[in-house]
Amino acid sequence: MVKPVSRPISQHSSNALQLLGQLVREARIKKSMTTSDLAARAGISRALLQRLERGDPSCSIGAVFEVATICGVPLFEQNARQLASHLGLHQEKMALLPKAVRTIAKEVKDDF
Amino acid sequence: MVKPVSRPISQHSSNALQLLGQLVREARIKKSMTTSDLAARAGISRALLQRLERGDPSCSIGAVFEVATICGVPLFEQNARQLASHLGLHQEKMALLPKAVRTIAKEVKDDF
DNA sequence: TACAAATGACTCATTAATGAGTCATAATGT
DNA sequence: ACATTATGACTCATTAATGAGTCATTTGTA
Repeated sequence: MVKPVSRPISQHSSNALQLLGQLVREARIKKSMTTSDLAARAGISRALLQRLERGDPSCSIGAVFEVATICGVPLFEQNARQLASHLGLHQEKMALLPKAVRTIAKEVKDDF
Repeated sequence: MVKPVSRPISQHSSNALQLLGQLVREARIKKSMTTSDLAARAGISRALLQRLERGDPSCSIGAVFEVATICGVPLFEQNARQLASHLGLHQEKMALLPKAVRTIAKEVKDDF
């Protein structure tokens, strides 16, 4: 019965996770929504919302982004139209990038 | 044998997810890293990285943020110090907010 | 102060995500 | 053009996340 080691995570990622969780919490409170309210609207359990607000790295990003969207925490762009536009432009940009990355086949000579 | 219905997600959330995935992909290519390279560095499987770059909502947010951090996609703030500072300030701000949200007990009179 | 409601923090069964592997195809550098 | 490597898209077993529920505690308001 070993307690599974959680996936290691950098301090920077952890901070970003916590900040996002707190932004959600702040937005929820400002809208006078209870945890149950928001969870229901997002289609998730209250337990998950709580982990989410705490910055739990194991939450699905879909749940986090959906909750953020519902309570108005901006994701890249403030509004949906801007974001959609940005996404479209970026997709065109992506088309110009190389499709595969070629690593130089290193000549390893360890037989000397 | 029913194919499980995936969790419904708003268009806005979906767009944000896709954009983040593409930003990761772009950054990875610019750094000349293969999917295997980046996955290994992030401690995840190549399969997960692929879903992640596609904007799959079911990926854990920890994995996504860690990958973003590794290949330099900014999360809120460009650098770690700024983010840590922002987090600290926000925590103080949170302390001033109400701890619980009170919903007005509506007098529902549906018996008329 | 007292009361009702919200929150936090657990457990556990169920469900879904993840890793490992494989294969076909596409892309790159020589 | 060719050889080589990267990528995309699957399957399936294993592992971890999620939902439901409970209980103690804290909080806001009458």
